[in-house]
Amino acid sequence: MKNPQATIRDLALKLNISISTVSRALRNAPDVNPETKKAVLELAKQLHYEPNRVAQSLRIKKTNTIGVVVPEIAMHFFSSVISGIQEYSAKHDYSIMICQSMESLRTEKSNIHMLVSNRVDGLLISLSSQTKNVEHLEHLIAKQIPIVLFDRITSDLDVSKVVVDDHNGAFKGVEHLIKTGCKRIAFIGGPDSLYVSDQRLRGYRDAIRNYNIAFDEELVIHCKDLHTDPTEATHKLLDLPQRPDAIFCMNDPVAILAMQVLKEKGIRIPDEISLVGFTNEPVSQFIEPSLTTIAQPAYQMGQTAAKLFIQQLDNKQEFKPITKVLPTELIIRNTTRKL
Amino acid sequence: MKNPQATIRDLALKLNISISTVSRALRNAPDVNPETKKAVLELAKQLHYEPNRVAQSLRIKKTNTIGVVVPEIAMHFFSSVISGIQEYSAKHDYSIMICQSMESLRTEKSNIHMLVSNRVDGLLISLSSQTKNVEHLEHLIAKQIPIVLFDRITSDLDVSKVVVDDHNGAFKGVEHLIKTGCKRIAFIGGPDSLYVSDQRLRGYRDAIRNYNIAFDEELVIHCKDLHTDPTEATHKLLDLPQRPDAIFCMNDPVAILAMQVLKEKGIRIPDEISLVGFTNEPVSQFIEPSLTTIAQPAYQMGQTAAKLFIQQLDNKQEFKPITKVLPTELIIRNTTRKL
DNA sequence: TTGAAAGCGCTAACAA
DNA sequence: TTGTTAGCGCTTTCAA
Repeated sequence: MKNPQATIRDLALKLNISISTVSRALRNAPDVNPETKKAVLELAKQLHYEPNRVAQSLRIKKTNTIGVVVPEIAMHFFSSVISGIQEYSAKHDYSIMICQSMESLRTEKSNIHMLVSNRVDGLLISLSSQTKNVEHLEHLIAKQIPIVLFDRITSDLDVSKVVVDDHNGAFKGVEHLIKTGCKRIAFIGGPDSLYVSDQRLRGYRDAIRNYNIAFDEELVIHCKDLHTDPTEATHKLLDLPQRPDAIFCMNDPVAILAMQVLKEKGIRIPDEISLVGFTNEPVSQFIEPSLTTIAQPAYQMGQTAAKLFIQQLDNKQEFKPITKVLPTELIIRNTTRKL
Repeated sequence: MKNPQATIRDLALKLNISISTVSRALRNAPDVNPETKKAVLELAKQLHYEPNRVAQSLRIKKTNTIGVVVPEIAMHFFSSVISGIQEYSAKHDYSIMICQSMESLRTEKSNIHMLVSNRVDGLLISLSSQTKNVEHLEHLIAKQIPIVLFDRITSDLDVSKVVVDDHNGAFKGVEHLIKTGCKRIAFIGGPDSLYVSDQRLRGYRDAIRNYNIAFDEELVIHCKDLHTDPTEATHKLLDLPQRPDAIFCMNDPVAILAMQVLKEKGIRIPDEISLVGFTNEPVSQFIEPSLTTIAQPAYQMGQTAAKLFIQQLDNKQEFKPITKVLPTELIIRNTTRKL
């Protein structure tokens, strides 16, 4: 019965040479006899030798593994980001370890512990909506563990970040509502602490101010739980003495919940109330009426985050955190009126 | 300047005890003085000690990491499966490393190499549509590396598997078409080698045979590329001298492509042609008309695969491969006629 | 209850 | 060009 996994020692023994020579041959070192190298590589192939990265990692103190933490893997936006991270990383010989915080700070912390214990070379994180305080990340930075934040970022940390232009995206969305004749535009978002929600709200405010529409506190609703609360939020808006004639939603799932309420109530979209979402999830082009929304380049965000991260590793000395802002795009569909 | 990461040696030095005692204390071994243990745990916390799993793994020859290979992370079905795997694994102290084959055998192989080099404790795999030959997996089995296949499985490997009841799901879908009055039902699927496509085709055939409808070769189309080919396939079906009055599609994305063609041609759904999909992706409930489809418990499939895998690791000796078949559910919506 | 020591598989000085 | 050796951080046997 043969060994489950051959080691360089097995190769060395069979070839009657030293393990360091085998090591050199495998790593394509310059100072090794071509014939020796050939023999080693041949035997390695024959025995289905696979280098033990665990041992390598321990020795060179680098795992070539990136830890990734997202709120929810199954959200289309995040799975697209992950896809981008994975593809870029694989190309550069990095593996990725993935965790989901499920929007819980507690789980986020335990994810990070697990990843640090696994000695990932650093972390790519999109914060949970519960995360207001980032002490747990400051510890990492003190330990010199590289971090890149994406999408759900915080200004409290001096690290590289990748975001889309949330402010401008929201601005464009609200501007489109105004240009198509809406005058009383509501906003449904998440908690203040959620970076993307806050930025989009700012974009909303700046857009209405820019077009001389008074800001009305009543028209802005923050949801704690974005999976459920927007339904109630929509009802609340409809019960207002002065109904809004448009709702700008912080993302597509929120917009879809709002749309369901409007449909139930028999309110015509976009004539009575217009609707704009954010993200451009696949659903939004197929729903009836199809959703006007702001597209975010999710896949590209993943690629960019991985790229920034690997660059940081390659330039440990002269590294300066940078923030990449990716462009958004207004996708006009049928939940907004024609110009 | 302090060490980026404390080791048990650091703890031992500071406490003036041996590293083996520290190790024991940290692992909650029975034979260690409670006071010593307390001191160790306190100092560990104070120094933000994180055990080095790389070193542990090398020593105990177990990484507590599961390798996962899926065709495409960003497909909703797979990201849901991954979510299930991740959650179950994390609960049992396993990390997961994720790769995507992008439906390429070559990439699938290189993914597997990477994961094996990282000495994952085993693999959870959903095969690429290109994978007809599974030699690369037989090598792993020879090396005693545990494998669990899910969804895209093969009968050529004697390992544990998790699938949904594709045959029965397809049967139910086609049966529903027949019961709602369809008589000439087409099938659009993937390559024969793709397990799920093949099973669903069998379900289709058995259903029409069961209801005494003759099988017509013309009505069955296999697509190489499921992202693009179904459009052409639909056109082909429409150009048939005798048009079908229903199309059973091997999954929802295919059904959506078919629907687009039907809409362009102004064909009424479901009156002229009915449509049934498979998977129940989120899109299918929102598209107009909403898609009748077969729901697959993706998240549960992930949980089950992870569970089977961990059970296998825990029972190495007396392990026997088993296949779990999860139930499907017919979701009746508006692309099929009323009963 | 504790410590000394070997060794997991690999890399990288250093020596030959 | 090759070999010897130490050691990455940990677990575990054996002895004290």
